[in-house]
Amino acid sequence: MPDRASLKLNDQICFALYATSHRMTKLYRPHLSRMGLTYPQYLVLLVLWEADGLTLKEIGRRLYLDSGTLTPLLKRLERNGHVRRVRSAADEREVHVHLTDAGRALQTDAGHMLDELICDIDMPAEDVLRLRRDIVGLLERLLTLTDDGAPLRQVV
Amino acid sequence: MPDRASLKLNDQICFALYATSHRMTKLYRPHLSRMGLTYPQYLVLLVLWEADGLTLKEIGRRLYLDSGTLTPLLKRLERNGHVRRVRSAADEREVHVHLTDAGRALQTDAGHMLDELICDIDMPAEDVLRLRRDIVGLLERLLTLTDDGAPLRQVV
DNA sequence: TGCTATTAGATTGTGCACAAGATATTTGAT
DNA sequence: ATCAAATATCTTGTGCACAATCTAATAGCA
Repeated sequence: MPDRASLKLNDQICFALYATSHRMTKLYRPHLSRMGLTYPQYLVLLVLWEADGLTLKEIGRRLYLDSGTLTPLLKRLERNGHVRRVRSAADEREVHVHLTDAGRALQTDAGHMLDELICDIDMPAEDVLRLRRDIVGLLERLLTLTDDGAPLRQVV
Repeated sequence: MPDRASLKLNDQICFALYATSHRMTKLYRPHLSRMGLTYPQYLVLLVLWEADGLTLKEIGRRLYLDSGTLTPLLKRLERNGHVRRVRSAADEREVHVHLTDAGRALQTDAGHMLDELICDIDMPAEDVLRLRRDIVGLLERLLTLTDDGAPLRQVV
């Protein structure tokens, strides 16, 4: 017979994730703000820096975001000159997202930002790596529960 | 000379936190929805189940949320009959938030929900506890960086 | 060739987050 | 007692998240 689940706020791993995630983006915010980006916009650029020209669908698959979030976000990124949205000629349902020169140029600034943040956080690299690996382990477990039976994919 | 920070999406602990936190609330959502709650509303109730009658300010301190988030959220909780908002007689700037009978009654359902979720996630309890502890360690580090020099408090 | 199901995106509506600024109340120093 | 600073909350505006619904385009098949 397992113990009864605790209903104390501070026992909830879910709240720890929630609070830590928000605090982390708060740490990024002033840096990103100087680059004219929000945190989710920065995530999209991270994806495109690795593979330019992906469709909205594929960006969403990698970030776990749907079109209701991405459509307006990408329009803002386009309005701010970071990307171009291009309807596919082959399949007009698809929108491919391409970096502009300005969007590509931000990669360097982002590298400097990360160097600074890592310095600020000042935790041993191996601790951070282990923590990330453990969090991803939980994420993969969650994906098998919530992902509508989608096949397990290589993730994060 | 430390290594250069990686700009790959999947190396970012921040994204791991972000994605895992959202997936976790997605797991809660159908359960909470049956109780007529959202996840942040559930967090407020967790706080009040531990200490009824707190001020908006104190709830915000515990959840790391400001009045811009909590004021409308508490109004929705009140509209749905889960809490009452009462201006303090002693200090009319303060709003104390009290559970209604309905709000208190949800504690039992929440307990059952957690039992189910723990069962679904199906990870060894000690692994979950260790992970939570490590995440909180990072959170505490972040709080010293972003909390406007506020004194270190007992947290999560 | 038509018809149906599927797919990609866009739209709408609700509810967070949070910065910035406004308002009202209280405290504290004169 | 008076007024300036501090405090608690509210308001406004922007930008996510995400469910639900809609539209248009494609693919598959009878």
